[in-house]
Amino acid sequence: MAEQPASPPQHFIRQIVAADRAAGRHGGQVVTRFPPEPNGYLHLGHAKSICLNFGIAAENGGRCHLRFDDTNPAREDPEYVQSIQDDVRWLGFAWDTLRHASDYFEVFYLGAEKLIRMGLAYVDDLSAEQVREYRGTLTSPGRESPFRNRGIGENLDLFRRMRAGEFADGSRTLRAKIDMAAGNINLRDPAIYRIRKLTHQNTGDAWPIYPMYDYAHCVSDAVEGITHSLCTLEFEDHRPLYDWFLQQLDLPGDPTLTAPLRARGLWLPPNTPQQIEFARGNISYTVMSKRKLLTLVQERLVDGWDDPRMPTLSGLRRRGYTPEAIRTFWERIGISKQNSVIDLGVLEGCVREDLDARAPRRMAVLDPLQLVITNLPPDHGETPVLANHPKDAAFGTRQVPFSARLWIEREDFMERPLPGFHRLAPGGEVRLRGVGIVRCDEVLKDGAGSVTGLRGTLDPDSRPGRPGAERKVKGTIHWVSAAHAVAAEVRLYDRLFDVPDPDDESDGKTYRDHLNPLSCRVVRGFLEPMLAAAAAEERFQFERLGYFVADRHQHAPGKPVFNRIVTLRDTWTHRA
RNA sequence: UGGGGCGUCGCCAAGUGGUAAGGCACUGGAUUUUGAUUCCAGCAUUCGCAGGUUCGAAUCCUGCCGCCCCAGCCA
Repeated sequence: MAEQPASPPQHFIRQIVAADRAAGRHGGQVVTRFPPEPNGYLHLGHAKSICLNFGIAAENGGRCHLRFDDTNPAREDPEYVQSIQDDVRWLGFAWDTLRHASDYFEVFYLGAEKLIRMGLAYVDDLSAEQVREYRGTLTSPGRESPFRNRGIGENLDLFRRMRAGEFADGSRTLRAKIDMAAGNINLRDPAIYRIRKLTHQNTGDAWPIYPMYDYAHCVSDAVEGITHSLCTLEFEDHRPLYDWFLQQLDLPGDPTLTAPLRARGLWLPPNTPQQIEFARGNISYTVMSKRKLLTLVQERLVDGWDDPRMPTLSGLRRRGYTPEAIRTFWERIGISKQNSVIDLGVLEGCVREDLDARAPRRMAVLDPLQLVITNLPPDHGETPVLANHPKDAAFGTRQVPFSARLWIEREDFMERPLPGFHRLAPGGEVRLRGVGIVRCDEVLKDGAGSVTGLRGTLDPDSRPGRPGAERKVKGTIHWVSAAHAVAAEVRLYDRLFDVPDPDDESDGKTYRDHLNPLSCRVVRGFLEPMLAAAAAEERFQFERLGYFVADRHQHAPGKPVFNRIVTLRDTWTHRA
């Protein structure tokens, strides 16, 4: 049978790139970039862009650069540039070239002087408030600045003095001279440079002026030879500006502009890239804005950027998500220009799918109820052999100590079973995984009537190897031998917010009002002994409970700490 | 009263004039010593609405409606 090769869906960006290659545009090359500003940790939304940019490059035999967009030293921090590199690598991508926009400060400066000489940029003395007034509104045109028609010589002199640090912060800007009446507000003489006497993480105090995004970004793309500059929808309005700067500057045709890069060994063949916008991917029950994530961290609403409930990549990593699951997730979602909110369940489905195939099975009891098997001697001991994976023999087997006194999950017993309940009930039978069929004979209670333990008998004929082992019972439950159990801290994580759209403030409430109080429940559980030796970040399926990971930071052999990654799919509790 | 986008199943998303892909979710049923997994089947006479063009329209035209983004010396 001719299986269709699983070719990735042809979303519109892949189509554009394929068409460009077919037409020989950009010399048939594909060069992309992931350009984060180092002002926060990477999150799932960034992962979409990372997968897209690195993916498109890889699929087309091209390259993808990592570029830090560090043009605003007021907000940026080296802590973030380190974490971003760690996260991109962890996600599974390797950049071709690592750059900073600050590597191009000389180029930006030369380009700005060129615009001035072309009569396309001017130094404006208007204050920020005045600029705002002159800009007009969405529906009414702006007015030209009184400084708009200064001579080229005066502009050049003033700009050089800005660069020399002669003027106070905010006292002047360099602006592009485009059209104060443009319907697109980005074209109403946008700022190119502002004065900010701040120490920059890379360039120190060398520059008292810093370029604006619209100018720096397109030039950075051009000097790196980027062919397809992929960004999110809100930059659609900026594309005319992107194109305008590049057309005026003509970086491929003007070697003087990139001369500083030759001198520093950073030169690459310049190109005139094409900006293409796609929609961000929002996910239900979470927030993705850097501002809100920062607030959660700063106000200690979560336990740092890598809190396992955070949608940051470091948070997901600590939660136990695999890079593969995250990549599968975004591939499954696709790329379009439609604003959307993706069901959190899709993400969860991706980790389950990945972990089902790769996580060894173990047993752990998180809400213990004691079961004593009365037809076994109190000192009975044996070590049944259990498969580490039900479908993959390559995972091998392990020995799990078993005795007459067990912990089982409290939830696996119902004194008055609901119709359809398949587990243990007074007088009922259930299979103990790998051991045999046990019948509940007696329910022990305390003075208040709460169940404190169970007593039962194990059907000797149902033990492994006996003919009766094949006997069918409705349910199979997991267990841990009380005498051998290892106590552990287990964190049961759930969604951070209890409403699908925490960003929605139409009811007067904000995301802070919707924090889920049950997003992290810490319990003491009992593990089968092997688990005590787990390595940090090792993942397991605790049978019938879900997937768990040994905490990256706090787990230690002898002091096990596990995080619940995600529960198993459950078709029973929903209908019960 | 401006400019730029977007409206296809509960959630994503293909489709670009020839008679609605796929995934997730969901619902049946089979297998199962995880109520998991796996398997098999079902799941849009209809593409925001209304007209029009055409033998034929989700795709073209016209007009409405709805949602998102833009008035930082942020990115």
